[in-house]
Amino acid sequence: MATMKFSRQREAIKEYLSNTKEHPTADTVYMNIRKTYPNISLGTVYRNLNLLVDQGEVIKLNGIDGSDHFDGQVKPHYHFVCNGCNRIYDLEMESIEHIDSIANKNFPGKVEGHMAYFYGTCQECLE
Amino acid sequence: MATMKFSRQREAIKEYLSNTKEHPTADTVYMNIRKTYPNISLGTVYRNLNLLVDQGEVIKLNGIDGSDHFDGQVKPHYHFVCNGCNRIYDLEMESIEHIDSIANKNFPGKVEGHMAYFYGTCQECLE
DNA sequence: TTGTTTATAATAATAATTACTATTATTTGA
DNA sequence: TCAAATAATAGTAATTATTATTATAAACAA
Repeated sequence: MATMKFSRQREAIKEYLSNTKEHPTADTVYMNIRKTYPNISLGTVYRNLNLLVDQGEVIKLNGIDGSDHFDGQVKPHYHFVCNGCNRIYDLEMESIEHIDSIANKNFPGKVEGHMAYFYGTCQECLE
Repeated sequence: MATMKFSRQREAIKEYLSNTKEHPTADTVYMNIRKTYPNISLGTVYRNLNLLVDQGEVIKLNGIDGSDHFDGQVKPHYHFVCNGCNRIYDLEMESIEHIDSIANKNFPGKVEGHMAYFYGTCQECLE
């Protein structure tokens, strides 16, 4: 039944993600973990990122640009993408869950949720 | 200044998209246009889809799955993705533009818009 | 009709991600 | 403690979606 075994590489990835506010791509994770594990392979990074996502320890963000981004903060929250610097910020805000009921009103099926992110210009790029 | 020249392939793509309620990928467009233009190449499809998007005649949807999808309906609207059949439906609904102001409240930058889609189970898959 | 220029088909290249495989690390339990 | 069992790894190849290249063909203006 494929019991999961400990791996120091996976731990390092998890720890790296929980300590950064950036929302790195697999490749960026790879570059950073290499500082500690110079021989880690990109495939290992991808596989572990997906394992962590499956376990709910990490969130995968897609649809923002060509690559998937990963977020170590798993508490539900939204994201803001800056059109200037392309950085992704966490966005704590009051719930907008009600948009699901709005959508449900005019749709002949069952709306169960939504995916959303905001975009604009971040503080730093405004200055 | 690169004036755009007429092309029957581009016209066929535009017409195909304006007559379907599906939200096909470039590859699906390719398969369909081949019925009329058996020699059309996938590169031509991609180039014209992007040209049409640039001209505002077609909308590109990304972040739904691994591939870009194209929509011939350009009037602003939302989309619903069925978790059962993976089809993408148009979703006419009242405005939820106010979520941008909600996001703005707690973000130290300028929120200019959002990207969102809904998911759940479509009528057909519920039955 | 001819000359100029854009568009095309065919193909190659790129980028992101997943699959494969021989070797290594982790774990179990005698 | 050690050895067998098995999951994880590094390295590499393969895949998928998309964009770039280029010689030829189609569109169009004079």
